[in-house]
Amino acid sequence: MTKILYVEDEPALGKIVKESLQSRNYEITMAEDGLAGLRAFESMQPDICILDIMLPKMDGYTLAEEIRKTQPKMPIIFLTAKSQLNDVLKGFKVGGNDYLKKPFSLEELIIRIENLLTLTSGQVSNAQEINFGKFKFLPLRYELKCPDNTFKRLSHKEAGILSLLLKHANSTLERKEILLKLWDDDSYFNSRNLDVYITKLRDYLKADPNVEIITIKGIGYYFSY
Amino acid sequence: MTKILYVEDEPALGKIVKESLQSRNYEITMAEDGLAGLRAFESMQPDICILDIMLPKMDGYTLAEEIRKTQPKMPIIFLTAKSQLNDVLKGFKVGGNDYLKKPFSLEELIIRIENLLTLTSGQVSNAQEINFGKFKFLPLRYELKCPDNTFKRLSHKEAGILSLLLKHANSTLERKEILLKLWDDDSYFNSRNLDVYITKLRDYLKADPNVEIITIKGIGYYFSY
DNA sequence: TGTAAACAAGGTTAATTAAGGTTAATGAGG
DNA sequence: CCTCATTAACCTTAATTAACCTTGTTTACA
Repeated sequence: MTKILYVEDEPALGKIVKESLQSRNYEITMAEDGLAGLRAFESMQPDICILDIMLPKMDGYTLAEEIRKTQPKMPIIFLTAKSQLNDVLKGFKVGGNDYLKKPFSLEELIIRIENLLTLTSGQVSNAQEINFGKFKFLPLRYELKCPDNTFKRLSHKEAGILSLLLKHANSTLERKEILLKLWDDDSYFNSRNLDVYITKLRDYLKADPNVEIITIKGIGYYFSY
Repeated sequence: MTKILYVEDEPALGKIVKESLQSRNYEITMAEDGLAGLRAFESMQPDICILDIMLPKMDGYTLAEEIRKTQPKMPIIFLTAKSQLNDVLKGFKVGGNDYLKKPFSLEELIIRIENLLTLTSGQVSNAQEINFGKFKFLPLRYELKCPDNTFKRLSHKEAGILSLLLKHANSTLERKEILLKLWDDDSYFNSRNLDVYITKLRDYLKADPNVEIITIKGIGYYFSY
């Protein structure tokens, strides 16, 4: 899924835009000032940034410069209420790829996001059922069909983690990605939780020894079957 | 098509909300101050009004009174900043109203629009009959036809919840949405009620084991058949 | 350079907290 | 007094936190 960092200090507008983008299957993280934006950028690794120009603590241009220090090719869309030519020019000088005047149209914003993204990211699996090893997983029903043909009902979190593992089957899935996707937060305060769920899933999956959740210490998990 | 009058003086927010509502097939007319809002109301005959409280020339409160002089039952949703909410509630408790704090969620707004419209038209659902599993639901008659061909008369709330579940069949229905639609309020004080109705519905529906209301803790329900 | 503390990351199990389920009692309105 | 909506009391289960254990990785020093 495409990850978007959106830095906006107007809560009313921000909430609506965030939600509209989410409903189009973007994964969106918000920050309300420049410094928070920079911190969010460092922890989330977005695919694209949408930055308001006038922001508390650090303006959008400066934020863009900071971002470009570590990710020189990061696509950035600037939003501004000021529609003066100077601002536009300054925005492109920093290397911003696009520029949108407020009030802007949501369709315009989405078109610009799509245009800027060179990544053709993988589709979200809305599959009815997924077979793996001797198991079958029904994501919409939160059910796991075991080798002995019994059904195990998974909780919301269990199903979410299993879905992620399956999406990244036979490749590595970062711990951080799971935490961000299921808890919106990858801080350690929030995190032993995940280990508990991994233990549970390993327990559910032990009926087929070829299905394994392999720990890659410091990185995440490798799901193999 | 449902006609909405939306009076909002914040252009950035206004444009986004207008567009989002249009994309959901509402016909929407905007005005940027109270007087323009009143003129628009007189010429367009909307089905519902969404009014910001703080408006130039005439505030939303006064505008609502003017509107009610000619259309006493016109459904009105007020948008207010949090700080003003108490004052507004104090003097104005006429039926057919709703309040939304800024920043608000677009989903919440849409739920409230639909809620107010169905309240004024008194309908649970406009379909004649809905088949699911071994059951048939007659929303207009509040009747459930069971696998054994007996009829069970449902109460208003029971029928409302079943309608919602059916509308979201085989996908998740948020608890919050049910509470907002049927109780106008998603606070916990108001809520064990819903659990009681879910228990009742599960009891009515137990005759077909393929029909299931699956709990997704912290989120809502998944209605599967 | 080998080995052992020290540390960091994760595993496991159990306890706690919070969300929801169930059943019965109460209340409000015809 | 009916019926439906709401509240209350108590029970069950999911999510989280805590405590303690295991294993891999550094680092320090002989």
